[in-house]
Amino acid sequence: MNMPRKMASWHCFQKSLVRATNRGKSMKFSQLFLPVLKEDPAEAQVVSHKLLVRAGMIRQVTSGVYNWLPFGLQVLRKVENIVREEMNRAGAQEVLMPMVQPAELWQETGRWQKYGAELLRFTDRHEHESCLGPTHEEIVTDLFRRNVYSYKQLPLNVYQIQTKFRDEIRPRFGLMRGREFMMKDAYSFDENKKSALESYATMRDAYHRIFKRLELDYRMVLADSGSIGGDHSNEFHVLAATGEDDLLFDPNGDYAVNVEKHDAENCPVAEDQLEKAKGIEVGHIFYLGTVYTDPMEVKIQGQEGNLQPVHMGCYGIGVSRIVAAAIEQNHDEHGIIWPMALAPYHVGIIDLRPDDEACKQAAEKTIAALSEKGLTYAHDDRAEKPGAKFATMDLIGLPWQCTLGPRELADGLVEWKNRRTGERTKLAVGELPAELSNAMAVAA
RNA sequence: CGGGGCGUGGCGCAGCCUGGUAGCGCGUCUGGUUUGGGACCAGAAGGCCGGAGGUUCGAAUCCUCUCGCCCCGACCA
Repeated sequence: MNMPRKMASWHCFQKSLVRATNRGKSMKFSQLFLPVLKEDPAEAQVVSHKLLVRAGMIRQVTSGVYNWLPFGLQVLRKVENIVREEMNRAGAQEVLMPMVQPAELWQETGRWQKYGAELLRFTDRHEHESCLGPTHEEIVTDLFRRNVYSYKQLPLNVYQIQTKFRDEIRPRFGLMRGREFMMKDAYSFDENKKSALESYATMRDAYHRIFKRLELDYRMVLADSGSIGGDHSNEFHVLAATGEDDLLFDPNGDYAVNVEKHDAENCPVAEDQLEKAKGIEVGHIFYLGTVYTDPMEVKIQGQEGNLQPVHMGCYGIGVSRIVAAAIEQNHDEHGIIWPMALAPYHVGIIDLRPDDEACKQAAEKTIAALSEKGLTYAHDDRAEKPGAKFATMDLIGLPWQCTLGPRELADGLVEWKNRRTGERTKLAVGELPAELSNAMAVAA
């Protein structure tokens, strides 16, 4: 190499920078911790649980508690990022609150008594009682009252994406009802009800954007407020046969309701016009009013210098549950079919003969073409039989597959397959299907 | 918590009724032959049968207790 020394090291630095940037975005199967299973795990009942385990995304540690493996974590992060972007766009600010919470705050609201056995309590070495956070109204309200004093600082909306723990009576269905799970929880603070309902509407709109971006078939329904309290709430459900909730909705209008909340007497739509569907609850938003701020004696100063109550709203999204719900809604007999927005990688490169020179070159060209478009890929470079590679790629559900093999490469062609439609096309090496080429532009 | 089921190499299972010292398929490792929809041959590794106690000459198998997991019900993102 006749490059000046400085140049050479700069060149190397750039290369390593690129490698570092791409780390986690693209991967070789031969190096990936992706333990796939041919058979369904005995303990799994629902399809999302079976496929999450078979596709090497999660492994159970104990009842309702899971390890996230690299492939699964990629998807979880995709969901998180979409949620995060839309929360930020809606003006909410990200914080991170603790999992361990002192009993005193829960005693202030009376929930230390009311919450029941689902609240996992424990005592530390100082005989001090604590719990693992199943939700954060107490913590966030305490944070607020210690730091916000004036109407001028409102409205305020903070959120976090964090691990929650609820000691469920019966965890089940894998990620659907775990004890430990990932949740996005947001909390809004306003100086009056009118403003609080505007904050509520802002969050509601953000939720619609989130579920659209996640490419999921969902419904927003009227809901019961449950134990959280408050008098106004909507749930967001992903439609799926395995859903635990029954929904009623007007296919020609906006009206939709959880049957728990349904009241035939006051329903604005004729009973026979309503359609039924099963839903998986993945989001729930509440107007809380002052149910937490009153007992915790939260007051702010208004324009006249008077002390006035604070109106809250809280807004949850079951981030890890969305991963399961997405699979319930997007799979076939061969495995998962990821929407582009959630796919751990956009393209799976099925390299039938990684030892073959033509395949090597084709893989390089394909990778270059994908990188140029900002698409990520997983490269199956294992020395497996073709059938095993096809089956694995179908199972893990990357939206596009590109098969490189000596047969087609003799004519300079590779085969592209759309995982969802099964449609196959033969294209020149390095050429991408138009649909895929456009995908990134559409997403952006 | 009430009702039901199940714990046997990494995964899926058989063996248990009728005690005699653990087997099958997949996966893994070595070598070779293969290579377009889960290959073949030849070798090999890997299990105190969830745990404790008991019965017995002898327990995966019978008895008691215990722990864990799954399913059905009341609760929830």
